[in-house]
Order: sequence, then C-alpha cells, then structure tokens
Amino acid sequence: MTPQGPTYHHGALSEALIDTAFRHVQADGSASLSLRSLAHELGVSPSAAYNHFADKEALLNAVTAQCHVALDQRMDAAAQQFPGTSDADLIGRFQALGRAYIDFAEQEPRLFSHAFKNMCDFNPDAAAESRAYALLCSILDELGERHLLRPGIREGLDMTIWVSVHGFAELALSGNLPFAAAPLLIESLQRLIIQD
Amino acid sequence: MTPQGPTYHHGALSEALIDTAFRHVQADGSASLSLRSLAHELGVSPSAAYNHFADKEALLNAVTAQCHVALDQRMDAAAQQFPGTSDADLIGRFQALGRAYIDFAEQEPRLFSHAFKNMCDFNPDAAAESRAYALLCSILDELGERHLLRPGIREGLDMTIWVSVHGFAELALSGNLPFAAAPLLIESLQRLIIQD
DNA sequence: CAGTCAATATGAACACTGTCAACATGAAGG
DNA sequence: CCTTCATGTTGACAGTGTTCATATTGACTG
Repeated sequence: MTPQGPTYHHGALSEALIDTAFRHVQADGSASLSLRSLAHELGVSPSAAYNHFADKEALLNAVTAQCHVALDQRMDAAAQQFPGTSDADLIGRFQALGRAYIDFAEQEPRLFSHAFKNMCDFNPDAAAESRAYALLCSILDELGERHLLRPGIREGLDMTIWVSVHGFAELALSGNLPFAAAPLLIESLQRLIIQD
Repeated sequence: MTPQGPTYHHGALSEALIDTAFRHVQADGSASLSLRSLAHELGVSPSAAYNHFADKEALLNAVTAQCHVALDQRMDAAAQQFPGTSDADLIGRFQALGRAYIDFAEQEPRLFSHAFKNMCDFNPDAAAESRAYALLCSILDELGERHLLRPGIREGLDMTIWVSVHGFAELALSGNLPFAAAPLLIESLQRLIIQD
C-alpha cells in the first residue's frame, strides 16, 4: 500500500525523501548528498530512511527516475510547439526535440548527469519506456513518410540521432564542447538526413 | 624538480599515488577510492598524500589525465591499422577509429567514465589537445579531399561524428543501448556521410 | 471496544572517510 | 656544521553509511 497522509510520525517519509533528495541533487549534484543531512532536514532520525530504502543507492535510483520524468516533460513540451503535419512543422519539431534535450542538459546539468549516471548492463526496457526516444522515432517516421528523409538511411537512424544529441550534451557538460555550438550540431544533422 | 628515486621515506610518492589510484579506478571505479586505503596500500600514513595533492579531487584529476592518455593510445593504434591512402584504407580507418573509441568504453568502462566525469565549464584546450579528435578531423579531411564525402556536409561534421560515437559509448555504459549495436551505428554514420 | 501485529521511527554504536595542525625526519647546500 | 625545506608521521575532528535493539504508532481482528 502507498502511504496514507501526514498523520503518522512523519506520514509520507519515502515521498518526502525522494522529493528533497531530488531538490538537493538538482542544486548540488548527487555526490554531496548525505542521508544524515537529509534526515535532519526532514526532522527525522538518521536511520529512518532505512525503513523505505535498502540503501543510499536505492534512494538515488528513485531520484534517477524523477530525473527522467523531468526530461520527458521537456521533450513533450517541445514536441507540442510544432504540432502540425506540414513539412515546416515536421522539420521544426525535429529541431525542437534536439534543442530541448540539449537545453535540459544546459539548464539542469545535475539532473541530466544523474539521469544517466548509473553504470549497469543493457536493459531493453529502459530505452523502450523512454518518452524522449519514442518522440524521436515518431518524428523520423513522419519525415520518412513525407519523403523528407534522404532515401535508404532510415535503418538505425533513430539511434544515430539520439546518440548524437546525447553525446553533445555529455561533452558540453564535461567542458569539452561549448553549449553555444548546439545550433551547429542541429544544422549538421539536418544536412545529413534531410532531402534537398 | 621531479622526484629522485627510492631513497627517501617513500621516494616517488606522487607517481605511486597516481599509479595505484589509476589501477583502483580501472578495477572498481572512482567512487569507491579512498585516500586512506591508498596510503595503507603504499605503506604510508593517511595524510602523506597532502604533500603532493591539495585534495582527493586533485589526485583524481591526475588520474583523469591518465585515462585520456590510455584512450589516445587506443586511437593511435587503431589509425595505424589502416595507414594507407587508398579509398578502402581511408574508409577502413574511419571505421576503425569509431570502433576503437567504443571498444575502449566497453573494455575499460571505469577508465572511460572517469575520463569524462568532471562537470566543468568549457575549456577550449581540452578538445584542442585531444589526440582522438585530431585523428578524427584528419581522416574527415582526407575523405573530403578524395571526394568520398557527400558535398556540402563538411562543416561541423567532426563534431557531429565525435558526439555520435561518444554518445553511443555513454548510453551503452549506462545500460540504455547494447554494445552489440555498435556496428549499426558505424554503418549508419557511413551511410550519412559517404558518397555513393 | 480491547488487543494484537506489522509498519514505522528512535538511539546508540561501529567502522569508515577526508582533512588539518603540530611535530619529526632526512637530504642538500652554503 | 648547521640551517632549510621538502617530505612523512601522529593524533585529532567532524562527517559519513549502516546496523541492531528498542520504542512507538496506526490499522486490523475478535
């Protein structure tokens, strides 16, 4: 059962933990997060969190899920800026999705880093459940149906575009590229895939 | 002055610290590295490291540099597998460079992660001094001179290819893509840029 | 309503950690 | 010889994640 309101000792500790942990990660990054300071901030004893999470890592994994939700919301909002089906709207949506991904990395660097921080084996569900990836696939399909894509390039193109935008964000965050170069990337990708 | 041999208390502590820290990062990742266990392993007191590094972070930055060296060595070796100037060698070198970057991420996941871990502002020197990036630029230039590249796509292409391969490596390490998809990426990139 | 039970929170403790200030040591040079 | 300076040690401080035994509470059962 899910917690039932603020009538218990604390009430909904697990949600409160995720919530303030999320805000701490957003502001200072996940490395400097301490379970003890978190508990102190919530007026709770240091070991209270262990009734809801096995580990500090388990709590941070819950925060990771929230980070992905935040990214997906941005991608949805970007897609809705160009809801039409005209050629211009399709291309505009393609650009907007790429920019939204990179803008999120620039404006919420800690959330973006934490969203992709965990090193683990390949999990097919992770990509399948990603709203961002689904939006990218559908815009590429629409571009293909309109013959706006160069012929014969559709196979694997969703992956290629995704890794490009993601790689740019990562390299910009690690100081190897300037965020100001984002438009160059979008233009370069467009030159590579759009028919003229 | 650089240290002068094993005649002092320890001799060359700073090199030894970087060396064993590097091996620890390679095996277990940078998160679980402890200065104290490192000092114990070297038969030295816990605070001895502070004569050579201001911080734990400073030591880890030295390790980061070593990680980039290891990556650059792989890229050099890959380029030398196709040293010729024939069309086949040029394309082979392009593929080999991409594969070497991704193979390094797969075979040395901790080193790769640590190499691009730090979040910091854009530093123009970082990219300029990267051997991997220089090798990529030169192969793209050679492909262009041979008219193997589709016309009009050269601007920003080095960045686009780099972020693609890097993004693939990152997403594979975080479990969002399978490393087995690497050939698909290389083929997709080739379809996008090579003239037919 | 009374009583049991599982969920939840507490307190004290353990084994760690990074970091620092004060002190010791030894090699090198005037 | 004796000072100087880089290097290393000792001991301490303030935190950390985590566990265990214990207490408290809300909800369900008879």
